[in-house]
Amino acid sequence: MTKYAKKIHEIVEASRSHMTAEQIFQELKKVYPAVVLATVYNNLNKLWQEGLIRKVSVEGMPDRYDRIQRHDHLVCKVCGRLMDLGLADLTQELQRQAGVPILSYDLKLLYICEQCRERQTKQMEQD
Amino acid sequence: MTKYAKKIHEIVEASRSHMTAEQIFQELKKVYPAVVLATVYNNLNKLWQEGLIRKVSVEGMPDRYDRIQRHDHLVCKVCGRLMDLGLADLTQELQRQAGVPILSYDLKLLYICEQCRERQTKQMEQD
DNA sequence: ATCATTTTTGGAATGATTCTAAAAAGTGGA
DNA sequence: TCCACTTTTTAGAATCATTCCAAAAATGAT
Repeated sequence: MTKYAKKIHEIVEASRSHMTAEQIFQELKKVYPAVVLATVYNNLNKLWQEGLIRKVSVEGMPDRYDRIQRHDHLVCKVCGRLMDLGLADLTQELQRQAGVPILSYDLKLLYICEQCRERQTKQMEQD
Repeated sequence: MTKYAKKIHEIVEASRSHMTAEQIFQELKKVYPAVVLATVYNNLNKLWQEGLIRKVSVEGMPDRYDRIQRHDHLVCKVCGRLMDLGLADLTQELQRQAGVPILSYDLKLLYICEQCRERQTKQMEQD
């Protein structure tokens, strides 16, 4: 693994904030100021294909990268805010139901976060 | 609901193929040849916000739109192929575990489809 | 060292989606 | 029916994440 791949892997693995490629790039530049965004994309793709990191896509926002450890996500349908959620591991059960070998699964719960809920309430009062 | 919104809703609701905005646009043009792509995006977003259609994002491909009826997806990690999957409804259980009101959830099982599996096997034999 | 392979670089290109301002269509009274 | 107002559509430019490209640099094995 090259130094860039290694450091990028570390950054993603250590972060709990679902970083975008751009954010990872900013972080990487603190260690390797000369690095270029394309390198970040190259390595993120490589790491992802190798199964060393996860990619999380929420509609309308740039892809986010996440540590590999199994966990689920809570996504606000209004603002897109993303939170970790440690639900029970369903792999066995899903495997059984699906009937094909599952590599992993991706579970997103949609809700409306408090801020957005408040904002919506205010909105309605106004109308 | 405008005629465009109505027809777009119908197209998405009737299709089982997870259409992209572009594909929906092509389909809509058969009925309204003068319509424009921006209108499709406008209406898809509106329908989505109103909760009348689903949006499915698979990394690296344009967003796809789907009927609202609850079902899950099987996604090939290699080629991105998307299939419907009718697993048990987990809403109640997830709601309980998450502890916040859930609007819906989005479950994608990752696997490698037969074609890609074959191709990979061939690839390995070659090396 | 030398050749082959992989990675990085810089910058252009792509492609999905959004934005903008103007035109058109629809709506609900007076 | 006509007016004023709101919503939707249009055309095309703009944005922005991501990929592609070809050249340069780094790495690795012999």
